[in-house]
Order: sequence, then C-alpha cells, then structure tokens
Amino acid sequence: MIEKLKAIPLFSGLSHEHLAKIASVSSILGFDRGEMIFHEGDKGNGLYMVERGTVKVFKLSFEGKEQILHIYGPGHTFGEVPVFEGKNFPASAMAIEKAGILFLPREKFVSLITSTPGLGMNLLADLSRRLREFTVQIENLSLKEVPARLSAYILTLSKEQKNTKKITLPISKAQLSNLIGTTPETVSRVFKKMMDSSLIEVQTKTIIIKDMKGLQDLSESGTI
Amino acid sequence: MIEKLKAIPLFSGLSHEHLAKIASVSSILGFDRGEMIFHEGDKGNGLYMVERGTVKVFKLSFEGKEQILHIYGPGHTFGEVPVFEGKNFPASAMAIEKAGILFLPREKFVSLITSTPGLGMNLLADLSRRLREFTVQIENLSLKEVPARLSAYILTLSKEQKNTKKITLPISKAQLSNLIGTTPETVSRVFKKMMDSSLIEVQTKTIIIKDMKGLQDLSESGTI
DNA sequence: GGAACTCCTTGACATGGATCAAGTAATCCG
DNA sequence: CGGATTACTTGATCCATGTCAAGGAGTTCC
Repeated sequence: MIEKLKAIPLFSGLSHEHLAKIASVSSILGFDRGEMIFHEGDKGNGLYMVERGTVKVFKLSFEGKEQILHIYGPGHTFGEVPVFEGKNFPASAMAIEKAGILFLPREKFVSLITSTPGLGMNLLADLSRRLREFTVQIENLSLKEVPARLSAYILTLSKEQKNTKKITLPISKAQLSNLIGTTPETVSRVFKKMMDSSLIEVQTKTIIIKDMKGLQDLSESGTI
Repeated sequence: MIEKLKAIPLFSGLSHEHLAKIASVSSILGFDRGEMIFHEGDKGNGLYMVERGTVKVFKLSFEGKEQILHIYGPGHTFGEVPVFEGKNFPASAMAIEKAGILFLPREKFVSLITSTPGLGMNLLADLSRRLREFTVQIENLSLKEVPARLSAYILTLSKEQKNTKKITLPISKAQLSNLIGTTPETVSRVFKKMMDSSLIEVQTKTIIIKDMKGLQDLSESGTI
C-alpha cells in the first residue's frame, strides 16, 4: 500500500511515517467498467485516488448529454472540492475501465493536512493546477471551434506520451467527443478533414501526426 | 488598512496581529476603468485583492473574442493560481470600474501561509469554491443554450442581491454576453423573448422577475 | 469462430446563434 | 445642455454543428 501512495504526486515529499499513517486509514475499492464511484450532489465524504484503471469525472445535462471534466489515470486524486468546501460533489465520477480506487475518509484527511508539513502546499498546488486546466477547458469550449479543440487535444496527448508522433487514444471516440464538447459524428467528420489536409493519419485507436506545425496552427487559429 | 483586510473572507478568523502583519507587507494600487492589472502569460507575482471597484478576469481568443471567467468586487482575491503552481497567469485581469487593489507579493504571501494557522485551510476552501464555480461555467457553456445560461445568470444575481425580484445588472450587457459566452445581439434577442413570455421585465440596467418558476424551469431545461 | 454487442462513419437535413449592417437609445464630458 | 461617444436593438443572412437515420467496422464473449 505504501508503495502505491508513493506514486501519488500529492503525497510527494512526505516521510515514510506519514505515508504509513495515510495507508493505515485508507481503504481500497474496486469498480468495474461503467460503475459509478459517486454522483453529483452526493455528500462529499473524502479523498479518492486512482490506483489502477481509468476514471471520468463528468456532468450530465437535463436531457442526458454528457460533458467530461477530467479523465484520471493512476496517481491522480479527485473528490477534494467538497472536503474543503463542506458541500456536495459538483460532478459525478465513473470508472471507464476496471479500476482500483484508494479512499481516505474526510476527517482523517483533514487531520492529516494539519499534521503533515508540505501536504497543504501540495494540495494548494494541485487545486491550482486544476483551476488552470479548467480555464483552458472554458477557453476551448467558448473561444475555439471543434477542429481547434480536437487538434489541441491531440497535441496534449502527444506531450503526455513523451512527445511522440504516434499517439494512442486512451479513450473511445465517443468519450473524446464528450470531453471536447461535441458529438461522435462531428469528431468523425473533423478527423476526416484533418486526414484530407494531411495533418494526421487515424487508424482505429492510433493517430500519427504528419504535420505538427499545421496541427499547432489549427489548434490556435481555428479553421481547416 | 487592517479594516479593509478584515472585509476579505480569505482572512476571516485571523488574529489582529496576523492582519497587521499582512497590512505591513501589502501595498494598494489604483486602476482606472479599462486599465489592465495583469496579462495572461505574465509571471505570477503575488496575491491581488479587490478593495473597491470591479475587476474582470478573462481570456481572449486568437481573433480577439473575449470570455470572462470571473467578475470580482470588493473582498475577492485573485491571482493565486501562479503563486502555488509557480507558473504564469492563466488569464488576464482588467478593472471594469475605477478600482483599488491590494497587492501582497508572492514570497510574503507564501511565508504568511506557513506561519498563519487557518489561512491554508481558508485558501483550500477558496480554491475549491472556484473549482466548483468553473464546473458550473463549463456545464453552462457546454450543456445549456443561451436562454438557459441567461436565466441562470439572472437567478444567481437575484440570490446575490438578497433574493429580491428587482435586480440591478452589475455589468453592461456587452460584458454580460462575454460572461455567458455569446454576443450582445443574442443577449438582446433572448431578453426580448423572455419579456414576450412574461418571465421578466427589462429597463436599461434593471430587471424585474415576473415569473420566478418559469425562469427556473428555463435555466434547467432550455427552451423558451 | 460466429452471434451480438458496441462503436464508428457517412449522408441528408435542421437550427441556434454568429456576423454584418444600420438605426436608436444611453451616457459621458466639456 | 448638447454634441459625441459608447452601448444596445433589430433585421437579414450564413454557417458550424447538432440531430436523425442507416449501414459498416471492431470487440466481446460464450
């Protein structure tokens, strides 16, 4: 368990004792693909950490349309907002792959913060990073058209996957469309346009970047 | 100065000594309407607090279109993200009314956090609240149409202004359109539709809610 | 290894909202 | 107070993207 905690950036720099203490009050939960971890509006009860698998955090509209806010893999934490704000979850969380989730109950977590030097600062940095990510997401949704959002997403993936030009899509195209705020049909059509303009090649879950500069231009300025 | 600091929620619960210490390392800056406070991409240099006036935090697209992220009045703080994350500002800030801004340099602010019990927790709560606000904004932009966003905004104002039915718009309609991610023309047309359906009355900067229930329905489900 | 999914693609069509343009109302300021 | 500037409204038009429908590709699982 302690090994798993070490892999969580939020806990970087903590002593072995502190990690042991965290381990002693955490539990591990298993979720199948498609299983809900919590629902928007539920009372926030603690900190969640992805140990393995993939999780999406999302909102649903009145009509059932979905907007994904985050996709989290191993090492990421989520569910903090209601811990500090004392309210309910602002969004829902679901496993999109069989997942192992570490859970740290609220009171334990709060008392850890005050007793663990550095943890508070790690948390402030983590929440700040997420605020920054949200500003980018708002910018994308409001100020960019779908082709720009999609190319921005591909470029993000390329950076995450050690700047390679051969990229593996970590999620289905349907999920991807919910992440960038559009529909599967539109994603399909825009991918086609990007192939027609020789920006990329797409084969099922693999994307090959053929024209990095062209993709960067598209991600900023908009039209294919 | 200490009186002004007392009015800032972030500093609630701090002792007089701590407030005096903060006052001793803060400076106050004046900005005219339309003056930039900082630019997206600038190096984050500290904490900003609105003492009087109004500030908008916003992003600009490549083509110059604007999306407002926050409108802040007295007592609100901003500019924290780069302090904790160690990067640059994710957005720009401008005074939209003559404003007085308190400024606390980064190093002073960081050392205050470690030496001031409660301040760290206040900050975590504050950032969490903003994360929640952003999830709402993303939901609005992605999952709701303009009439729903506009009615949600009116209802938010009503709550802020002690749940009254006679509301004063705190910003121009042009700014409002940039806040909800649309254009002045569309705002104008939607206001008209809402008047035609007897949901509200609009006179320049005053809105009177005629049908609260109808407005709430519209803010959730969408179509007029 | 084939049936039964789910996911993806493609085409035809509908539409919310942006843009352009021109006029009208507010507000600012000497 | 009156002219100038800025903010708002209204109409005409256009387009990006959503929706509906149907067929095709990929995946899963006994």
